[in-house]
Order: sequence, then C-alpha cells, then structure tokens
Amino acid sequence: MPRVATKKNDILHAALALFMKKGIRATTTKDIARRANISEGTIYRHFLSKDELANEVFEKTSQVLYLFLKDRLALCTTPRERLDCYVRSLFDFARKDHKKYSFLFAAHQTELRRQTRKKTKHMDLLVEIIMQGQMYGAFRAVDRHLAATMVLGTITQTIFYLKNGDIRVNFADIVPEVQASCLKILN
Amino acid sequence: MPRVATKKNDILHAALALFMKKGIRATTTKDIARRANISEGTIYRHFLSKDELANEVFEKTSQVLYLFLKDRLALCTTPRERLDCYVRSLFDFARKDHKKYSFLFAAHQTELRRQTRKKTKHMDLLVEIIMQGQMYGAFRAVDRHLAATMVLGTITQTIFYLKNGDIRVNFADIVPEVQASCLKILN
Amino acid sequence: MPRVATKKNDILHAALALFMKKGIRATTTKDIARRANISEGTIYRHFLSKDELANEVFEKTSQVLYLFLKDRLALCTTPRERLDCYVRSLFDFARKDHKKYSFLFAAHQTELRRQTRKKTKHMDLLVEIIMQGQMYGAFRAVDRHLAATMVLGTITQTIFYLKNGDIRVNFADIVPEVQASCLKILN
Amino acid sequence: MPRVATKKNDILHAALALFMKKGIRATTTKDIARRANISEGTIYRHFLSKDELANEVFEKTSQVLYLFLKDRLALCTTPRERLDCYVRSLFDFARKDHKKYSFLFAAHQTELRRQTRKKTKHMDLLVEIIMQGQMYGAFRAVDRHLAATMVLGTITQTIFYLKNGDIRVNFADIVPEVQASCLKILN
DNA sequence: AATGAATGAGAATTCATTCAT
DNA sequence: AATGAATGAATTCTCATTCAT
Repeated sequence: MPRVATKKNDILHAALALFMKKGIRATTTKDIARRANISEGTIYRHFLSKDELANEVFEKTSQVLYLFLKDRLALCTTPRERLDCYVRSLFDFARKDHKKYSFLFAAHQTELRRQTRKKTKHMDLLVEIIMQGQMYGAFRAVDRHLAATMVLGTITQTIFYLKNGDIRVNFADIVPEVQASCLKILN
Repeated sequence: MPRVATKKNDILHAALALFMKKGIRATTTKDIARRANISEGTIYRHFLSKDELANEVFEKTSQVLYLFLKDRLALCTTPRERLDCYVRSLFDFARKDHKKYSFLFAAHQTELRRQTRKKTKHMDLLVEIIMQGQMYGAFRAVDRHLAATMVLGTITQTIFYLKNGDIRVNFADIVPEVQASCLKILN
Repeated sequence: MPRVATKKNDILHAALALFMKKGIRATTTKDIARRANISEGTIYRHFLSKDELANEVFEKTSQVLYLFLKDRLALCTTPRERLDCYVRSLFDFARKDHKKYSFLFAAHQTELRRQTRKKTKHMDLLVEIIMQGQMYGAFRAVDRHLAATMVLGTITQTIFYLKNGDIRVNFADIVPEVQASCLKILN
Repeated sequence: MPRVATKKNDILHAALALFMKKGIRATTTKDIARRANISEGTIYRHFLSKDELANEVFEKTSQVLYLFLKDRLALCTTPRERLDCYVRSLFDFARKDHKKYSFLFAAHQTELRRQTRKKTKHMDLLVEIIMQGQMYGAFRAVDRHLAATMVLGTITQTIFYLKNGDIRVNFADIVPEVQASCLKILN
C-alpha cells in the first residue's frame, strides 16, 4: 500500500459516494475534488477523464461485490444452499454497504460506457450456481441466463422497494420469503 | 380535438424518444427542439422547465401503460388468468412500444423529481390481482406488496436482459417461462 | 374619449406601474400584457416597440407633472410665492402620485432614449420662475440654469430620502425647511 | 500584493466602466469578459453571480470616494472650511474619476440589491460635518440628515447637469457658487 | 505530483417581436 | 383590432478539461 495511492483512493471514495447519491452526470468534478480534499486538477493526474473515473468506480465496486459473494458462497456446498446464500448475501451487502450496492444496481448504469455496463460478474456467479444445480438435478432444465435473470430481478426489485419503504414487512421475514421464491422459480 | 394545432405534442414525443435513448440529463433542450422541429423557446411556452417536461412525459407514459394493462385485464376473470395476462401484456407493451416501456422502467427514474417517481399505477394493478387471488384462495398468504415486487422484478429484469441480448431463448418461449415463475412465486 | 383608446390606456397605465416598480428593463412585455389584461401582441398594435412605449409613458407622465405644476403656479404672483408654490407642489405631487413622481425622477431615466430624457418641462418652469424673480430684483443674479439645478437637486434629493426613511422629521416640517433653503440659494 | 496575478481586478475594472456607461442590466457578462480580456467563465471563478459582482464594484467604488473625501477633509478644521472642502472634493472627484462618480450617483443604484444601496459613507461624512458645525454654533439647528440631504442634492444635481451640458457657466465659477449655496442652506 | 486559475463550449432559460388565425 | 403560439437571438451560468507554476 504505497503512500502514493492515497489520493487516488480518496478520489475513488469521494466519487462513489457522490455518484450513488446524485448520479454520475449530476456530480461535478468540483464536487469530487471538494469531497476528496484535493484540487480539481489532481483528478486528471490519476484518471484520463471523469468518464474513466466513473468506469473505474464501477469496476472496483463490482469487484468488491463479486469477492464478497464468492467468499460467502465458498462456505456452501449444495446448490440449494448456495442459492440461499446468494440471496442472503445480496441483502447483506445492500444493508452493510448501501452506497456501493445502490451504485451498482440503481439507475446510474445508463450513464456508464456500454462496455462497462456489461461486466457484472455477480451475474456470472448466479449463472454458475444454477448450472451446477441443474447438473446435480436439483434445479429444472431452463435457459440458465433466463433463470438467473428472473432470480436476480426478484432479489434486486425487493431490495429496491425495501429501501423506498413500500413494503411493510420485517426485514428478517423478507429474506426467507425471497429465498423461497427464487427456489420456486428454479424448481 | 384541439382547436389550435399546437406543438406541445411534438415536444412530448420528441422528449420521450430522446429521454429514453439518452436519459433525461443527457438530453438537451436543443436536442428536443431539433427533433420536434421547433425552436428552443417554444418548449418554455408549454412547460415551465425541462424538469416539468420530464415529469409530464413520465406521467403521460405511465398512464398509457396503465390503460393498456387495465384494458387487457378486463378480458380475464380468474386470478391465474389475470396474472398470466399481466405478464404477457407487459411483454407485449415492451415489444410494441419499446420507447415508452424503456422510459418507464429504465434507469431514468432517478432523474425525475421524487414526487413523480412514486405514481406507478401498474404496480397497483398487480397488487390488486394478488389481493383478489388471495381472497379466492388461489394464491398463498404473503404481504401483497412484497409479492407484487418480486413478480414485477422477475418480469422487468427479464425484459431488460432480453433487450440487451444476454438471453438466447426464443421470445415465444420466454413469456410462458416467466408466467410460470410468477405463478410459482405466488403459490 | 373614444372607446377604442381604452386598451392603449390600459397598456400605458400598466406599463407606468411596472416601470416605476421594477425599472423599464426589468419589466417584460409579458408582465405588461398580464397587468393590462391584454395579450402581448396587442402592445404592438399600439406601440412600435417596448422602447417607444417607455418613451410615451415618460412623456405622458412628464406632461401630467408639468400641467399640475403650471396649474398650481397660476394661483401665485410674486416670485417668492411662486418658488414656494413650486416646492410645495413637487412634494404634493410626489405624495399624491408617487408612482408617477418616482418614474420621472428615479433611476429609470438611464433606460430611456437620450433624446427623451431631456424633455423635462418642469425644469423649464423653474428656470422661468427664477428668471422672473431676477427681473423683479427678488433673486440675485446667477446663471438661471445653474440656480434651477441646485434648487431642483435640493427638492428631489429630499423627497428621495424622505421615501427611503433616512430622515426623521415630520413631513409637515420639511416643506417649509426646503422652501427656506431654496429661497436662500436664490438670495 | 497578491502572490498570483489574478484576473479579478481586470474584471472589476471592466465591469465598472461598462456598468457606468450602460447600466448594470444592460451590461452583459459577455461584454465584461470581452473588455477584461478573459473568458466568461472566469467571472464565475471570482464572483458568485453578476449581481454579486455589481455589489462588489459598488462597494469598492464607494470606499474609494469615502477615502478620497476623508483624506481631503483631514486638511481642514473649521466647519465652514470642511463644508467647502466637501463640495470642492466631490466636484474634483467627479472630474478626475468620472466613471466612478457616475456609477455611484447615477441611476444604476436601482439595479443593485437593496441591502448594498444604503451604505453610502460619503453621506455620513457630510452628516458629521454638519453636526460639528452645529456644535460650534456655525450652522443653524436643523435635522442633520435633512440638511445633509439638501446639501448633497444641490451638489450632485449640479454635477449631473454640468456633465449633461445644460449649464453654460465656467467650471471655475460653479464650485464657489455651489459652496455658497450649501453654506446658505446651513445658515 | 499537486494546485487552482483559466478556458470555452455549451446548458437552460428569457424575452422582444412576429405572424397566422 | 386582438390573440397567443412561435421564434431565435441573447443571457446568465456550468463544468470537464488544460496549463502555468
């Protein structure tokens, strides 16, 4: 961890916080500089452009989620366990690091380069779980990407509405409910 | 039947097309004027601000979807039929009027004034279907909003990925698949 | 008084009220139309431009003051009486018709055509009074325009500060005070 | 002694020149930028808005006049001397720095935010002179603010008409004339 | 590496004026 | 005469990016 990387990290952190709060476009480089306690020019010493910064923020954050999920999944073996774990872990991540979760799943993706938008490795993890489950005969035969998509939609939409206060159910009760639904989709 | 041909509709159409393609913030009033074949100033004869225009576009579009769904649902009676119809109709709407669908469900909602964001009457329709189904004993007892959220997530995420080409399944096969999944969630 | 002139008068009145409140430039044709209960286009049926309207407002108002002063002065004979009358009448006019007074003497003159700015017939009246007083030996010999200028400055500045609340003297006491000062200037 | 040569002063100078020539409203930020040889955006690095710029110009200019008068007055002792000095100094200032004088006393004050308009420290100086004169028995008893107002009106109106060419008297003859008038007002 | 003043290409919005009805 | 929608040039202000220090 060289000292030199400090400012770059400050920028990345400031940018993440602001991007997820106001969106990428609505966040100015001046905002970022102020929050990171650096000058505007410094941003350009570390990033080619605001766009590139946004992409790096996205990729870094995406990686954090990926590693978090991978780590959690490593503890589970059966497909069913792994699916439940995936659901619970996404909820946990959203809870513990809402800023990051929100940036990854919320609206701001339209503001990213198309190329970057695609790299969602958490989706790959889910596809893998389903594939494994199908191989083991635990899940029914269905296009893996379609299944993953439906499962992910179920999870993310719930988290979204949870945050927006439209659902009046105990948080504790929701996760099992969503786990059950996802399982049903795959059976 | 307006007495005077007004450019208000031209503006609304142009704005919808551009908002859904590039997002609200990325669309300039100049863009809108050019596409609507009017001058920039004219926008401000019909709308107080670009923000207000965006809200009106959203509300108009939301209403169109609502009426479309309501119309379709009127033909069905049993909860199961109505749920299937809801799913199919959302797919149909997305197909026939992708611009409108995309604007309603895609990322651009973060760019709207909060107040407007909530008024999603298509969600209410779904809640109603589920409630009816529960009363008839067709669906299990579960918080209606939570259930509606999971169902809607399943549908919209699928449509989204369908458009983004991640799923390699025949369109014809997908709708029944999603219908089945939604039904399972509610059983 | 033909009926036809009504709208033109409405416009003139509305314009005067707005010009004096916010200044000419800060008043929009839309403001004027709204206040006069007519449409923007109608202004241009009666006036060539907003500028011309402003000039006409100024000239009309200037004429009103001129006639008011002339009328009052007609009742006085000696130079001293006439001077006192002039002072009192300006104060009276400012009191009774502050809108008009304010428009004539306040800042907005910079916003008028140079040509129009000059036509201040109330100044000519004052010059005449002084000239007459000099002829009768009542006032000392001094450039009439210079004297008129100093007298007018004394009066208008006082009225201005009176309105702005910087002076804590009874209104009744001020007029004699200013009359006395003006007389001294001319003696 | 600023460490870094900044364009702030260029902007202030350009703005003063233009504001006094055309008025604040009629001066565009583009005008100012062109005259200051900078880009429009630079204005906003140094001032929050055009309004704020106008206020700062006014305050700076007001201060310059105040210091000029204070300096001159320091050389005089008796009330009578100080009054004469005040009159002459205002004339001198108007002559030597007509741009500044004109901006302070001409119409443009209506275009400033109200708050700023009041701070006319040159008026306070005059009030002080009168007060002192009254204490020494040199001037008669009269509301100090009213007296100052009349005196100031006499001076400024004269300067105004002098510039507008309505008075055909030698400049040299005018100052004593005005001094005499002001003295009379106070006796 | 870091700064922050400066840039300049737009952005949204305003408004006097025109014109078809 | 009257309307008010439409115009388009102008206005204030923003912001990603550059550059001299």
